[in-house]
Amino acid sequence: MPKRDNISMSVIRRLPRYYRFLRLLQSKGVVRISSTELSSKLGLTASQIRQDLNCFGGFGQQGYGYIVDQLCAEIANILGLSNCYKTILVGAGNLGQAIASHMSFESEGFHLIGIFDNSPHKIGTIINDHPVLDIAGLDEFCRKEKPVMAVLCIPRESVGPLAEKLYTMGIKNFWNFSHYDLAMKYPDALVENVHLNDSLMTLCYRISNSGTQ
Amino acid sequence: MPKRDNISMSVIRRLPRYYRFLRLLQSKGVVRISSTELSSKLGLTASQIRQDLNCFGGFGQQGYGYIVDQLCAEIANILGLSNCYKTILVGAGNLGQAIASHMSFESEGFHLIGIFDNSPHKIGTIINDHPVLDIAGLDEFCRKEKPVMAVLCIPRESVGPLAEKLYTMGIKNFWNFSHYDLAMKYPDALVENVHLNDSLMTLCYRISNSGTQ
DNA sequence: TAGATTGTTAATCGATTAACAATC
DNA sequence: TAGATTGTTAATCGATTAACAATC
Repeated sequence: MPKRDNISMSVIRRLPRYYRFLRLLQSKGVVRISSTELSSKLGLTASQIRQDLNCFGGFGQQGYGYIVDQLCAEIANILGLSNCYKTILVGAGNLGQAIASHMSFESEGFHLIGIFDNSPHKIGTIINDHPVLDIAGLDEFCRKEKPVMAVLCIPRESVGPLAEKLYTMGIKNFWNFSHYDLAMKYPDALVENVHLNDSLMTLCYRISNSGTQ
Repeated sequence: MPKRDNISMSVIRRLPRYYRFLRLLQSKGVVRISSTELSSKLGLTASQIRQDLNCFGGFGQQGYGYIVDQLCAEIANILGLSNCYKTILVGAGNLGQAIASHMSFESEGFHLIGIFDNSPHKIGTIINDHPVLDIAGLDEFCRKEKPVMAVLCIPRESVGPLAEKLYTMGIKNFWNFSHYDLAMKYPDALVENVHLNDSLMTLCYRISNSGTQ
């Protein structure tokens, strides 16, 4: 892997979109594509796409463009999608179930190895072949299985002590659906937040301030 | 409402975070806060916070800071959280159920008035007091209720024709959980995407390129 | 070869940070 | 009044776009 020094988050966040679109082209049997075509389909500039890709290396051919299969593979590689990071999910509520199913199907980069909850109603139920385990057994499970990532689908109030436990068990990577501010608490942890409510509020702002009401 | 010309998305996306934190302070009975305190708690610069807030007006008092209650109310107002935009949700799968529950509880800015699905298994079931309705009755429902926003929790393949229908029924605002590119298809629509898979891939990249693991 | 399109450098634009005068 | 902190202007930094030489 070449270059890849300190790529900006702006670039990184565009990569999955490129990847998705290229997969779509692939499935349609498209063989090559130019940055100009890509840009018009994605609503970006050709310059930006070339700039982005060249953060990681020159994947195109001058005068020809990019080979879809190859570029797709390169981006998958850049994103690290062939990894199988051992992952646990905590919180088997509606959202947890949705995420667990999602990760069971499309396990690109991650492998879900355990789902935990503290509710007797949930423990023992099956979500996509995974039995929901008792959170009481978390320590032992972690010592044995050494997961590297945790998905947090529990309410804000419950995150504090749980995160502390996970962190001391060596889990430093989090996909966080709660509003608990993990990144501030653990500066060396890697936190990807999904704040659904923030997203909704942003939409609310935009609707409120758009001509159409 | 003052100024508010063309506020950048960077600013808008920080507002919900401010709002959340201020609500937290409020619940703790904190009366005033300075931009410096705020900035250290949120991991931003004081300058940025003042700059952001002053896009909408001067809410602080020189030499004193910001009154928590007041600033909170101002941001709620800016975000338009007192609205009750009539909203429908399509797709009562795991994710749809999670979102529906979420929107039923925290209905800031939106009011969920109908949940739709096409599966006989789902139709008639109850999600947080809302019966899941047959998608076949969507047209009539829309004519009668005039929803202004639609949450799309259906797979990519199903979005095309559905979005077309919603759009022609006058719905121009979408909270889109699918990978269908609505914004490109309907340039005048207001689309807020939540791409969970993109978020996960981004995390995968970051883990793969971090010192740990 | 001529045409097309990349990779890359330079120019522009926008967002963040710093500084400080205004003022509570 | 003196101290603190805002609102706002100016400086810096980073990201996007434009341009074009390299080259397939």
